[in-house]
Amino acid sequence: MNSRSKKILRQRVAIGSNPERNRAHNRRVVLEVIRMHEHLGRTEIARRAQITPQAVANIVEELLEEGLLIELGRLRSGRGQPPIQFAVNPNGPLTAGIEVAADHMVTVLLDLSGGIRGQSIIALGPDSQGPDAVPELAAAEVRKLQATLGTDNSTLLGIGVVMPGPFEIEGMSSVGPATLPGWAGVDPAPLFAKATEQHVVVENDATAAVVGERLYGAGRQLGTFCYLYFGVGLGLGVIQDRRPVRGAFGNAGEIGHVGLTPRKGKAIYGPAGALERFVSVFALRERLAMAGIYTANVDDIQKLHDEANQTLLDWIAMAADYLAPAVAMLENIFDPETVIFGGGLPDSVLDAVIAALEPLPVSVATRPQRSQPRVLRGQTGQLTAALGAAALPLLDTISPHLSVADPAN
Amino acid sequence: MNSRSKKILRQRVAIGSNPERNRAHNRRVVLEVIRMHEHLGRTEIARRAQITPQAVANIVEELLEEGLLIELGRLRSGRGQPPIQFAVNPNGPLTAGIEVAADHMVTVLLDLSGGIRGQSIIALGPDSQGPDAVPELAAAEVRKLQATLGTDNSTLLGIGVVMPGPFEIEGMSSVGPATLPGWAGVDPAPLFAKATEQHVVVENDATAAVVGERLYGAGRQLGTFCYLYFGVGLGLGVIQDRRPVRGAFGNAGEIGHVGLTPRKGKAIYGPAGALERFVSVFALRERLAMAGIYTANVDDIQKLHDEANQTLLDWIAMAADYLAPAVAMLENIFDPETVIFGGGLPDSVLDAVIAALEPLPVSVATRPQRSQPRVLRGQTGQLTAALGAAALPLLDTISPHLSVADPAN
DNA sequence: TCAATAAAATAATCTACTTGAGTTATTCTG
DNA sequence: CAGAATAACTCAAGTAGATTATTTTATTGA
Repeated sequence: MNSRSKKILRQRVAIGSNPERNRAHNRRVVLEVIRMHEHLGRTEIARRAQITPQAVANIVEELLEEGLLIELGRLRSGRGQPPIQFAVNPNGPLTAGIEVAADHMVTVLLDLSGGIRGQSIIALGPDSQGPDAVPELAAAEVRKLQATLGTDNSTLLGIGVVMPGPFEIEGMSSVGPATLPGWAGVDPAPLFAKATEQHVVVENDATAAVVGERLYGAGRQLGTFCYLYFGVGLGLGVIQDRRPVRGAFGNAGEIGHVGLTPRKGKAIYGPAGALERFVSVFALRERLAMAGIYTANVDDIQKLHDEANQTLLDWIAMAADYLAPAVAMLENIFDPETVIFGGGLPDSVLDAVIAALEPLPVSVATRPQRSQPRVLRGQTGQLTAALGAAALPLLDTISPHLSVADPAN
Repeated sequence: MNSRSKKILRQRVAIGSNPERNRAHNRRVVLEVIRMHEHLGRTEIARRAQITPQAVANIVEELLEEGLLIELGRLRSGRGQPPIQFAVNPNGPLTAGIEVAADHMVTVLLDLSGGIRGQSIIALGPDSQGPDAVPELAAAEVRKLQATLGTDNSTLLGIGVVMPGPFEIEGMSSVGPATLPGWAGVDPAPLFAKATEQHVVVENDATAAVVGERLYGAGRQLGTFCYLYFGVGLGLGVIQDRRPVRGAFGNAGEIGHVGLTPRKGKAIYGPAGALERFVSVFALRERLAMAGIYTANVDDIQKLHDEANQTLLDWIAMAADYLAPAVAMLENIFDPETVIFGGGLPDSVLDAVIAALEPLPVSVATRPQRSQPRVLRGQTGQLTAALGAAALPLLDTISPHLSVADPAN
C-alpha cells in the first residue's frame, strides 16, 4: 500500500469537541437562528437554540463586538420587558465571490445580509486564463472593489471561487478542472489563497449557486432542496439538512450526464442522450446558431423571448420534456421540499420552462398538502455563480456543522 | 395527523451545545473511531478524535462501566509502554430489528459487533397484519428472543422497524403491495414504542439496509456510498458523510420509479418505464411466472441460477441493461466512493448482475486510481432488512451527528 | 543494566455553560 | 395613575467536562 492510496483511505471522520469548539458551534447556531428569523431577542434565541439565555447573552455580546450582529432596539410584544432585537450586521464583514470561466471572470463583494457591495466583470485572454495569471487577477479585482468601499482584507471573512467541475482527484486534494485551459492537474485553492492572503473555498457552479440560495434566497427557510443550475452545462446542487451534498470527492451533482427518458422525443443511450445535450445554455445556443442567431448572452435571450422567437419557444418546450422527468427523478431520489431552477437564463425564460413542465410526473412529491410548489425559480443572471461563490466562506462561519478531521494531516 | 406531517411545520434546525451534550458527542466520536479500527488504545483514540488523552481516558472509563467497551490487553508496538486496546463489547447491550412485510415479520437481536444473537420469522395472517396486532406481536417476539438469551429490556438499546415505503403518499404507481393493509394514515413508531416500551425508529427497507452496511459491512470504512436494495421493488439508500440521506419527509431513495434510458430495450416514458418494472424481485417473479415458474423465494432463485435457468439469465442481462445507466446516474449525482448492491437476491445472482454491468457508462466515478470497485455486493438474504433495522437505533447511539431540535415540541 | 520512549495516571486549571437571585422595562387592571 | 403582572435582562456563583502539567509505569534497545 503506497502513500497515495493511504491518503485516499484517510477518512474525514467527525472529531471530538471541547469548550472552545463548543462555543464556535453555539456561535454558528445563534447566527443561523437569527438569520432564519431576520431578527430575534436573546430569550427567543435561547429558546430556539436550546441553550440558556445567559449563554446567548455572552455569545451575542461577542458577536456584537466583532461586528457580526447589530442591535435593532426593542420589539413591542405585549406584557413584560420588550426584547432587544438582534440581526446580522449588513455593514459588518464581507465575503468575496469569484467566478472563473474560460473567457471571463466575475468578482463580487457581498455583505452578511446578502447585499452586493461591489462587482466587476473582466475578460480573460489566452495569456491570462491559466493558473499563473488568474489568481493574481482575482486578488487585484478584490483589492479594487475593497478600495472603492474604503475597506481592506481585515473585514473580509473569506473568498469563494467557482470553477466549472468536475474536478479530478489525486490523493485527497482535488486538482483543477480539466475543462478550463491550463488548469488540468492544478489544485486551485492554494494558488488563490496565496495571491489573496485569504481563506479560499473552491466549488463548482451548481454547488455554489445552491449555497447562495440556501443563505440568501428561498433556501433560508428550507432544510432540504435541489437546485438545477443552467450554466454552460446543466448542474445540480443539493442541500440536505441545511448542508450541501458534495459527494466523496466534491463532484456530486453532475446531472447533465444523466440519460433520462424524455416526455417526447426519442431516448438515446450513452453520451448523446445526456440531459445537457438538450437542456443547457450551450444546447440552446447550438439550436439558435442553427437558426442563424449567433449572439446569445442573457440579454440576447431575453430579447428573443420578448419577441416570441420560435426557435427559443421550441427549445423551451423540448427542455421541459427532458426536465419534467428530471424533476420527478430528483424528487424520488432526494425527497426535497422543493426544486429550484436558476442560473444563466433570463427570469422569463425560466418561468416559461417551469410553466411548460406540467404535467409533472407523479413522484413522492405528489402529496395533497404541499407548503411549497414543486418547482420554484431561484436567483438567475450573470452574477448567480459569483454570488454563490461569495456565500461559500460564509457557510463555514455561520452554518452549524460537524467538525471533521482535516484530511491534510 | 402523524408526526411526519408535523415535521413539515417545524424546521429541524441545529441546536446549541453545552458540556453535557459535548460529552455525549465525544462518546459517539470515541465509539466511532474504535469501531472503524476494530480496536485502539487511548492515546491513538485521542489523536484521531482530536481531543486530549485525558478526556479519552474519562470517556473510555465510562463506556467500560456501561459495558459498551471491553479491554483487550496491551498491543506490542515497539518502544514505550504498549497501549491497552479497547474494542466494542460483543457481549454488551443489544438492539432489535423488526421487518414488517405484508405476510410475515422478521425479528433479530443484534449485538454491538453486528453479531446475530437471535432471530425469528413469523407469518402474519389477515387478522394479524394491522396496527392493532403487529406491534404486540413484535414486542412478544423480542421478549421471546430475549428470554432465550437470558436478557431483558435493560440491555436493549432500542428497536428499529422496517416497513415498505414511501410513507403517506397518494396516487403513487408502484409494483407489488405498495402499502401494508391497515397502516394507511397511521404513525407506526409510537405504537411500537408503547408495545415494546423502547425507543423505536421506523425506516424503509433501503435506508435500513444501507445503515446496516454502514455500521457492519463494507460501509464501515466508507464515508459516502450508495446502496441499491433489491426488495419487492427497487430501493436506494445513501450514506453521505457517514449519515443517511433521508430527504425532507423521510422518503428519499425511491429510485424504483425513475425512468432511465436502458442500454438495450425501448425506453418508455411514465410509470411503465420505471426502473422497478424491470429490476426488482417482483419483476423477476413476474417473468418467472410467465415461464411457468411460480415459487420464487431466495432459495428457489438460487436453485434456478445453479441450473442456469434461461429465464433467470435473460432477466439478469436485462436488469444489467437498466442498472448500468442507473449506477452511472448515482455516481454522477452522489459522487460516492462505491455503489453497493444488496437485498433479497442470492449472492450468486447479484454477482452475475454486477458482472453483466460491464461496460459501465463513463461517469465522474471513472478515474484512474480507484481504491474501491465501482460496484460491490453487500449484505443479502432474508435477514438484510431486519439487520439494517437493528442498526438504526445504534446509529443514534454511536454515530456522531448534529443535534437538532426535536420536531415534537 | 539503564537510557529512551510512549502510554497511563494524578492533580490542578480553565472554559463556557447552567443555575438562581435580583433588576428593569413594559402592559394590564382597578 | 399607581401598582400588580409579566417577561427580558443582568450579576454572581456553581458545575461539567475539557485542557495542561507532572509523575508513574511498561516496554524496547544499546
